[in-house]
Amino acid sequence: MTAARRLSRFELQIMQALWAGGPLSIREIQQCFPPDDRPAYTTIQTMVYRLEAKGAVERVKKISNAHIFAPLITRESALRRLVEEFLGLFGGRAQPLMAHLIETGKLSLDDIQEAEKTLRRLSKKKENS
Amino acid sequence: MTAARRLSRFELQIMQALWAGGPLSIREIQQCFPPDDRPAYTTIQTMVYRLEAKGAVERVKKISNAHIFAPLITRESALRRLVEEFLGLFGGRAQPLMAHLIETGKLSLDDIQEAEKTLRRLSKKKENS
DNA sequence: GCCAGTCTCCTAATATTGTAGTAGAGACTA
DNA sequence: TAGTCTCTACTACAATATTAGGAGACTGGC
Repeated sequence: MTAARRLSRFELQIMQALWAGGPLSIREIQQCFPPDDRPAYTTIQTMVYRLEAKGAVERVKKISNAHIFAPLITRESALRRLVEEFLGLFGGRAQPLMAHLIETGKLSLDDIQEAEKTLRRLSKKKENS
Repeated sequence: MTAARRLSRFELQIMQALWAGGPLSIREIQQCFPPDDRPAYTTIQTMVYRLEAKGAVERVKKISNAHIFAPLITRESALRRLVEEFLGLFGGRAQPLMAHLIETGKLSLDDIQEAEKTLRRLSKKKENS
């Protein structure tokens, strides 16, 4: 079960850093935050420890006296969880979300076409099963 | 500025009721929750008051001795805010989100095709401007 | 071996969110 | 108009999230 518990916004930001940058030390995670709004070292630390308690990250090694943390849950599973929740707030329907993504230019035509292809493939597979 | 502050999950659920059902009283909002997990009247009340303090709802009239509340921010602007935040956590890219929606069957082929049409129309408009 | 710097571990204040009780005002009904 | 019911306004408290300080261990250079 990769599920893990619900992660807070801030916790997700830290996971984000780990997903993007591979195993990192506390200091390195801190450096992922913009200089003008960077939490204190110990703030990050507390979060990472909490993530560790939740089973979302683990210590993989020690460089000098610094622990190096790596994500234990995948970006995908976190995304799944989030989307679930997110859609729940909007009646479970994804369509308005899509519409919004398009209107704000977050989705390109290529993205959509790619999606369509995937979808066709999936539905065909279902037919055959 | 329709922006308003960030809304919590529960606050959004209340907004959801208001967006869906038009101006409502506290009691009516409460009734929007499933009977088997319905917060106390005063719990809803507190939330609505907080939403009022945040400028997300306002009192539009009084029926008998009950206040009627209406949303001050649109569903769209709240959605925009949420999506922004949401995507921020995933590097601002919408594609992985799409992929997920498809895999979990949240998006139908119709949805996609509709989206594609919209997108084509939009991009054409842009060309001409 | 000592010093400066960095890191860990523990602790804790503060803010935000979720939850709800109570007192009393106002409204409806017999 | 007395009784009952509903709603408001205020208050309280627990849980969670955010933020960070301080003491002391460890490391690397001199």
